[in-house]
Amino acid sequence: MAKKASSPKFERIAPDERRARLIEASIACLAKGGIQAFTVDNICREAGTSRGLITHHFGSKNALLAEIYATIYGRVLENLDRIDQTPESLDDLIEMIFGDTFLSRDYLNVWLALWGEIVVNPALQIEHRKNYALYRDRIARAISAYARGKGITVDSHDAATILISLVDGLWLEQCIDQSVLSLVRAKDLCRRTLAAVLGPTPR
Amino acid sequence: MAKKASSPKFERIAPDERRARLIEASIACLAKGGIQAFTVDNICREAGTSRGLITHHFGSKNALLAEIYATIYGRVLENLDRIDQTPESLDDLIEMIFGDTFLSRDYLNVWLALWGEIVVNPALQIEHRKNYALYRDRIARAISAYARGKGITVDSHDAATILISLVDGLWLEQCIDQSVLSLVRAKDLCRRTLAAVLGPTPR
DNA sequence: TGATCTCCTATACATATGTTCAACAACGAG
DNA sequence: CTCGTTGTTGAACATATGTATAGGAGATCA
Repeated sequence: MAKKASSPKFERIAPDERRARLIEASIACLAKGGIQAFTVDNICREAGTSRGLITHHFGSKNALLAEIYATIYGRVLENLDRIDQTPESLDDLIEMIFGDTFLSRDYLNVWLALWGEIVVNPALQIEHRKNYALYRDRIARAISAYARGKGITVDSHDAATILISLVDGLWLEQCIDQSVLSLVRAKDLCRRTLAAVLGPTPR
Repeated sequence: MAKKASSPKFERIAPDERRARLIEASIACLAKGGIQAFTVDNICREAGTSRGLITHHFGSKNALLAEIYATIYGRVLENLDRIDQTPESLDDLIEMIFGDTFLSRDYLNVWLALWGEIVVNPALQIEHRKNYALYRDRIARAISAYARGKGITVDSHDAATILISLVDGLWLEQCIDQSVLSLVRAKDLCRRTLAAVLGPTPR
């Protein structure tokens, strides 16, 4: 007797894997249409599941959002760790920040949505505080390493805060309207500003 | 015979005035809850009107959003014009930008919502391009005036782009989490960066 | 005073939304 | 093969949402 010929009606996978897929689908939705596109229908259609799964795996849509933030920032930090610890040039340093996957134009809406939620959602606020501190320390260490190599003395903590803010601002404006500020020019302005802040290389 | 004793059931005002009130109410809603709170119900409750008026006066909710952007940016430029044209110190220059009403923490959600819409909405894109150009020119002129007074030569166009981006980034991070970056420190970092970019005062 | 113009309200309507829940079915244990 | 666990579905539900529209009412002018 032949086995059942019909294919399974759905895929049954491990909870962690399903959660990961839903998070991925959510990020795709946020990227496409911001927080307005972050709806149960959209996410589940994108993930190829039925609508009940978000509640089942995350409890609520809001809980899912908190996990998304943790996932994205986690990935940003992970990317940073993969890169050479001591940048040889300012361009290396800038590329280290600008080069991140999540600083692509595609993710503008994701960041805007998440930033908006941090202020409102205490869980996200805590997550942000933790991750931002890690991120800044990471950048500060890179600046320190670069400066040490060049014989420059600098408050790497301050410099990191400046650099991160500058990158955020330049990135934002370049995303919003490329005709007003291109990515190439944004990086160039960033490099020149950073050079000025770090001061001249001695001798 | 006494005139009708009952108070009017509604206030009938000039269309322009009503439109202005609806725009004001919309900004309040956006400020409170971002684009998610930008709903017909919310706006009309805030404005104290019934729900039909948005369609009546603006045609659609999206058309209203475009007018909001024009209104806000118009007010930013207007504020800028009220200020002394030639800043005497870097602090003056920075206060000129940071001091704007709409760079208050209350408006974070408004800007995030609008930025997210610019990418999607062509009408907003055009509006943004026009207003950003005006804004940058205005800042560039202020930098020029300051530099001329100090005998510094600088590409005011580049400097303005840098300054605006830096302010945006610092403001954003200070809004999102004040415990990570206070407004006072943000201004200080901005001043020091700007000083470095403009270079030393000659003689 | 009364005619008229629109401004305004309130309801209706179709669709969208987040969550709940009962039933189904895939998969592993025995 | 049989059974139990539990991941999964799909429909139900109450509420929210944007827009259309019919009718009411304030203001203005004669």
